[in-house]
Amino acid sequence: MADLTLTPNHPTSYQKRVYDLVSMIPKGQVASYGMIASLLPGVTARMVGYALAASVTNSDIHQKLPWQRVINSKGRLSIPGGVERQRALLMSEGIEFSASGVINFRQYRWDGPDAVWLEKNTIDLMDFMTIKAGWP
DNA sequence: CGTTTGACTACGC
DNA sequence: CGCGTAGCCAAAC
Repeated sequence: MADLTLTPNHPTSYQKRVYDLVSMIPKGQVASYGMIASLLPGVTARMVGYALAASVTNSDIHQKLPWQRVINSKGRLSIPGGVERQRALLMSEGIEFSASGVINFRQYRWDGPDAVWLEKNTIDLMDFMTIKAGWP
């Protein structure tokens, strides 16, 4: 099997893990960079942002990835130069912004991946609840 | 190689 | 609220 990590424009293994999880966020819901990272051992919030930024150069992935559903922990958008587009996409999914431009996590926050994903990624329910306790 | 740079975040003031 | 800082770590220099 070819090592895709050696070729630019192909996702490294940690990037694939990020894409896999982000692709599970349903329409009309959002997750923070930190939320995604908290479910992926060895992955930090910065790396989630880095992976999503890198996905832009791969049209195949970027096209089917709901990248717009990942926002920062304050409920704000943080894509340099891409906030307008992201905001439009999220609004078209029914997500509302406060007058100051904040998305209410209590209303739109993703509740996390399903049991199948948790099982496959060896995260038991107890750990999952502990992780979620730290979510915004 | 060492340094800097981020689609980050928690915490202190 | 804003602002600085420390921790984070893959990429890019």
